[in-house]
Amino acid sequence: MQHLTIGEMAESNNISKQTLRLYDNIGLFSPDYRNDENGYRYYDIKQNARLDMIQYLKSIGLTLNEIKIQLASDNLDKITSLLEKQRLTVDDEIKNLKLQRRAIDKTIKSFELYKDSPPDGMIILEHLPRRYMYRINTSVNFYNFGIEVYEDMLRKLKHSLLKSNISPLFFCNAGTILRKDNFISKNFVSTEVFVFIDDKTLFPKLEAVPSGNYLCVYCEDFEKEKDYALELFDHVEKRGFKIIGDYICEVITDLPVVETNHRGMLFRLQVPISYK
Amino acid sequence: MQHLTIGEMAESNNISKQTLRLYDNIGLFSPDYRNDENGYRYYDIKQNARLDMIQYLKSIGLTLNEIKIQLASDNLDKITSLLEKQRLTVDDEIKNLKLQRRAIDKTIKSFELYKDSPPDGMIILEHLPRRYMYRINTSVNFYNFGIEVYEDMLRKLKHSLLKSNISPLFFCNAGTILRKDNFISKNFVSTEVFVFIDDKTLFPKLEAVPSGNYLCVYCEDFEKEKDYALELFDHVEKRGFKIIGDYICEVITDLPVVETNHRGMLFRLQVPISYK
DNA sequence: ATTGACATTATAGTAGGTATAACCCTTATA
DNA sequence: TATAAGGGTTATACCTACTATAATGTCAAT
Repeated sequence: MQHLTIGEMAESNNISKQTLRLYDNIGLFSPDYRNDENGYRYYDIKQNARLDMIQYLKSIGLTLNEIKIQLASDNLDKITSLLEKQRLTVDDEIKNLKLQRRAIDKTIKSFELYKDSPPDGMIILEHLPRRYMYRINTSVNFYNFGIEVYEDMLRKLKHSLLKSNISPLFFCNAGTILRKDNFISKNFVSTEVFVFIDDKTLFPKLEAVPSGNYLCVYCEDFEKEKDYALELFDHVEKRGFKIIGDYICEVITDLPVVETNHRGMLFRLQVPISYK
Repeated sequence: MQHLTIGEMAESNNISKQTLRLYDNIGLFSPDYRNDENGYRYYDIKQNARLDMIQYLKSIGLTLNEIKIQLASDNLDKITSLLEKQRLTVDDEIKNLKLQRRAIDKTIKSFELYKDSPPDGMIILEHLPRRYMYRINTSVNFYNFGIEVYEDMLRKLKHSLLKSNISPLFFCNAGTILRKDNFISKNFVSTEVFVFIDDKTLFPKLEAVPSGNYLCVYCEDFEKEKDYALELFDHVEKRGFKIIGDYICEVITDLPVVETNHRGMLFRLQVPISYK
């Protein structure tokens, strides 16, 4: 019966000696034989079977403790139900990582847009794709207040996302709505905040925002929003366009600068139009 | 200017007070103002912007340290390249989780097969799907040796998988090949071990094992493999079948039992046949 | 004055290791 | 014979991102 030292065992299983000692200490995987004089660990080559199993269960995502318990019980049904639980966990993680992936893409695009965005205040026409929004009503008209109230509304939105089990990742693409009628009558009353969610299938009960031509103006200052919105309105009038939907103030990027702790924002103010 | 206590700040951002204190201690996010007498932290509502950003970058997968560095530099290009790096990381993680998911399924199925497998030694005909294998040649004929040499071959296979950058998850479905000619002449010489990989697209250079009818026998004892293989051969002769490919000894499950540290295996011995 | 809800600090625990120091043992080489 | 290399041992600290606990201080209202 040939015995392996800890170094040999480690080498042949692609594991570190420290890790093998750790496994020994926590009672997960102990050497077959231990020399009483020098305390050396000696492993039996047949122990590889168990170590393989440990490494396998570990790479499947089980914790060392779970593995220890399972291997101690040696009950196939228990292991199976644990694996089934783990399958759900893994599915969840995959779903979450896909959202992460999506959010990263979106952020990179936002930064590009930030760098290349038209000059602050320039009115342009853009064709925007169909989007979906998750919206809440705060029953406070933020146009009557300053940024504090706006922040407060965002906190409420954040809470609401959490409660609706929507990933906070979407919080990076928020905004406010001024309903069409109010916009047309220059009645700045808006109590609604939202986040854009790019895939309807992710969550039910999302509202669609139609694709189409939007008259847009980019704005870097929270305080200037109302003025720019009015300019947007004037432009619509001058060109003889027709407003066919709600006015939206969308947050494109939101880079907080270190020293001042304020939002370093880029908004895209937008209103859908037709050529009459 | 209204100030928020740590409790209010925590509550409105869905974060614990301890975490906010931690962020303060590591210099990631400190309160706007601190009362000198009682040491209370007071946050400005505008600081939400930075906290949002921190939470966002965190949920995108960045570490607190990375976030701290990025927010301190406030350089858009740096953040972008970090995000691009993170995107690759996330893609990797997704890929890995999908493999995990697959392996879990496979293991659950193996356990089912283990419970429902035909009695040890019974010869049956199965139609097996096309499979792919990653194979190495060890230049040792394991039929001449015992389980120690077999274990050693498996270690080599494990190393090889690692070197070829193939997930060790596949290690759970390993086996040995006895080439057709050797099997037919009852010449038990096999130096090859392999793992089955169920998707060819995952790795290039995989060999296909054709689908078809396989004469199979399940076996729970490593020592009995050769005898069962001979029985398989006799059966082929008796029925007048024709052997049309290599004989494979596939490991279905490999449950190491606690006390004895040996492999508790289920093999499926299989040889592809035609009805002449 | 006391109560209850706040706040503070320091310390330790979590998982799954890695890294380090200080030490022992054996063998080969100068 | 000294010593260096290469194994082995232990204990401890470090890592991340928190959470939990204890011991203590503060605030507002009854």
